[in-house]
Amino acid sequence: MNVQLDNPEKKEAILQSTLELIGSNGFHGSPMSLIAKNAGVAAGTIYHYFPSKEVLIFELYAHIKKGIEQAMFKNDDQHQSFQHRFFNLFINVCSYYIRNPNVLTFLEQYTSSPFVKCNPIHQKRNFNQEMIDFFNYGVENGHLKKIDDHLLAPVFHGTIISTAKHHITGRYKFTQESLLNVAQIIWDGIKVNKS
Amino acid sequence: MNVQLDNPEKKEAILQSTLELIGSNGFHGSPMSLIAKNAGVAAGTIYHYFPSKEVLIFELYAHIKKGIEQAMFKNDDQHQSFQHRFFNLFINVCSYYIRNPNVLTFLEQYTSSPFVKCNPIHQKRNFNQEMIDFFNYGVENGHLKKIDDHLLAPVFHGTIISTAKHHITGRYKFTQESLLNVAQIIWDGIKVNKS
DNA sequence: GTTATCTAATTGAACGTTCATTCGGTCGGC
DNA sequence: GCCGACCGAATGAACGTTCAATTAGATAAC
Repeated sequence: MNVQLDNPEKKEAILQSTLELIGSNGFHGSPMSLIAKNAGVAAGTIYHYFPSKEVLIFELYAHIKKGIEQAMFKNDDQHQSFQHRFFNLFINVCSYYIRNPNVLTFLEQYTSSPFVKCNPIHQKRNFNQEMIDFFNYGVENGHLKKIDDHLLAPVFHGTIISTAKHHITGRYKFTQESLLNVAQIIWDGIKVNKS
Repeated sequence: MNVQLDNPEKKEAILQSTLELIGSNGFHGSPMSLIAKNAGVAAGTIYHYFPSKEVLIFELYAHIKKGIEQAMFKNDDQHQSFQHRFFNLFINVCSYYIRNPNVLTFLEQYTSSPFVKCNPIHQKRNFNQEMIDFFNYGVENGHLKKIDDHLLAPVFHGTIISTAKHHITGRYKFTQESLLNVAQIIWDGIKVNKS
């Protein structure tokens, strides 16, 4: 019968509240009582949607992962030049982090916490893997230097994260143009030099 | 008369214990009681050396910062080519993180936590600034493309962190040679192409 | 050389607080 | 009047911190 149980909006509100609080206050500084208040529900209600805080955070991670994966290949068009697709990917991910600073902060906290070690989701493909596939395609089709795709992904994702962090912390205000300049640095480093 | 107060070794042991625990268990999962036990002292003793857990973590950050700064410019020789110095810097920092995974994990947790916001040390120059100076020198002396040094630092440091993390998590085992390959990508992206 | 005295380092049980989680009860739709 | 979503005070475990008591070591007195 697939009855409409619970309230999906409330579940979403709890996830959003958790992201906001962890994003700005860290894991500590985000007690369930605050998450509840911030979401506009009672403390006990959270346990109606999530069995524990741990699972709540697992689900939040999965939720965020989905969001990034959607943003990542937005406007990607296999008919366009690989260089064009590369720049598009870079801008997509970087501006997603800049628009959602809480996501970046949460991910940083999450991935270097012991949560990762016990969450089965991490056995599966993560969005890093999607990038590796993309670079692999570039190498095999002669767009990129013959570098192991496991080397390319760290350069790419590390740069994006670090750039977005610089922007968010206000150390440097990136414009669309300066973001492209950063992407250009990497592109110049990995592209095949056609002589 | 400069009497020898306290026990510097004990203070060091407490800092080291804190780094180990936060590195492998995160901030949560590192209660003072465990830090004490791991350091081989009683809980109360920590408060003889540090007024609070917060200050303990501040001092640990300063301690780590000093270690990185020392490693960073090891064997740096201004008489060698800029390219040589660049590769040296890259390898120094990257292998430091690989040799001290707890440092990397701690820094990730620390820099994306609210600690940063209230620690006055962050008003001062950090090791990122040292990198910016280095790149600035490279640009002004015609070794590097005319790119804002604030753009270069994120590419550089972000790549290093991401590379070290890939190595530590075991996703990819970098050799000295493959580390040099990664450095080469960036170098190719930022060097001046002498025609 | 021995004993007494003082000081500072160290201990760990105890305290008060905060937190995740529980549960008896309320409310609204059907 | 039944059911399930929802509430929020209550619970107990865990935590950071305190402090009275103990120890270690140095100095002084004899």
